[in-house]
Amino acid sequence: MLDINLLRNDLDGVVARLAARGFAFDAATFAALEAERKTLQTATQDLQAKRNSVSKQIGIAKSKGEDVAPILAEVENLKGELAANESALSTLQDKLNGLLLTLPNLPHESVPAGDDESGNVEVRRWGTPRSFDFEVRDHVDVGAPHGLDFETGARLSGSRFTLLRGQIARLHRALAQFMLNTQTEEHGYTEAYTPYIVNPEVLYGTGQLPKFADDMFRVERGGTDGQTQYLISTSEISLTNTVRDTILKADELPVKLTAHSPCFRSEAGAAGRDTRGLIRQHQFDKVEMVQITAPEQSYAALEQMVSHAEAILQKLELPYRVVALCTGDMGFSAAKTYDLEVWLPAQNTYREISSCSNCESFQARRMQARFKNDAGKNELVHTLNGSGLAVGRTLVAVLENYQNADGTVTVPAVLQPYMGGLTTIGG
RNA sequence: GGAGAGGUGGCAGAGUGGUCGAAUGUACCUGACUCGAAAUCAGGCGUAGGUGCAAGCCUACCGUGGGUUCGAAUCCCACCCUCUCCGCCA
Repeated sequence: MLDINLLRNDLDGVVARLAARGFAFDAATFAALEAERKTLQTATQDLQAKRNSVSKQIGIAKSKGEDVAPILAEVENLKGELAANESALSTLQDKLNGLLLTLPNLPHESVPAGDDESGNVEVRRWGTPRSFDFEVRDHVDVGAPHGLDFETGARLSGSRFTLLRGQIARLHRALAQFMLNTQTEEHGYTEAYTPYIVNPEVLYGTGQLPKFADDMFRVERGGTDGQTQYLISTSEISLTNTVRDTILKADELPVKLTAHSPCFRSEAGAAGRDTRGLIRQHQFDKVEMVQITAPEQSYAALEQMVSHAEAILQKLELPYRVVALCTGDMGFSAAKTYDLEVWLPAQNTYREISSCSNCESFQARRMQARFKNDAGKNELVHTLNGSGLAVGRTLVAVLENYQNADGTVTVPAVLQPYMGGLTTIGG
């Protein structure tokens, strides 16, 4: 959520920066609502002040044993007017707040301008794509003989659900364990295990709600008619919200958390895209990194976090490139985002495998996550999140990049200890 | 699931429906005393919002949401959470 004071003081500037990311903000409507709010709030508070002082007089008069009937008659008139004002104000503030909740974050000044992914800027490349002396198969064909089973997944749960068994299932588990160990042991993240089902307000905190309800899976508890809850679409949600409604001490920052979790996405708007294979699933695993930092530290932390994600690909010896997303291609909550794209030989291209974002105070304001700064003031923290990495897509990259002519798959050296020493799948 | 207890400021802990945003203690900050510290004394010390150039003034907040009332931390209803015991379970 944007700082409403920024909207009040520099509405044109906000409109321009939102336009840079392709968001058309109806500034006139906002300005009108805000003007209305101002007069209504002032009037309401005046009435409240009047009621409070009269009520106080009643108390004093009663304690002196005086007749309070005349004062009661006076306050009686206030009652209806005040109630009408209060409810109108509350409606208006809900409206204003609802509007504010739909505004995306402002892009950082260092973000390249652009309308869509064609405006993204490659920052660096690592590794050289392997040259194959046989016809490259995609991960679906490579994985099928070893336990990558799309038919059974679909039979149980529909399309975009997959069953893994045997050595593929183990490789999948090995990848997650390897990533989690690297992030905790080498990069200083604290391991976390989080709820996968969360309350709606948590999703408001990180920005999935109210705008992206269609991307989520909703769940209802059997035997109750309680509130709807949601399956997390990333553990960024549960990890970042660990600091909601809290005031951290300055020396507690940065908070660095990581978790391995499943991610559930309805992929409502993705009909027909990436239908083959593991690339786009309703359920996939991810090792997520989250940092909660002081504002001055967040951009340095973003660079570090990208390097933490890169370390996984480097250890796996998978070629990749780092891309700075342009203003038009960034997610709702992000002020700046780097994507990591891994080389997929069957597609002959780089595909997204990690996304690292600095959300600045955007999520913190929604969550009311603050810290006591050096001046002793409560200040909003900055929040960052990044994949380190998406496990399913990493599995795709390993299967494709490490495939052999005879249909076997070489196990990357760093994963062999996690595979009981196995060096070749299907060997 | 059953029975009971409870949720008030950083923490502890008061609070007959009426100058209660909230006693008191403790922690913390500032000053005095001291060579310095401790102890002691004095003062300060919540969050959010509105308004104003500012000093300030005003509003809201005692788990959450409703309700009663001129007035609610206090009364009523619903919900959430915590603790104890029992049951059931992984």
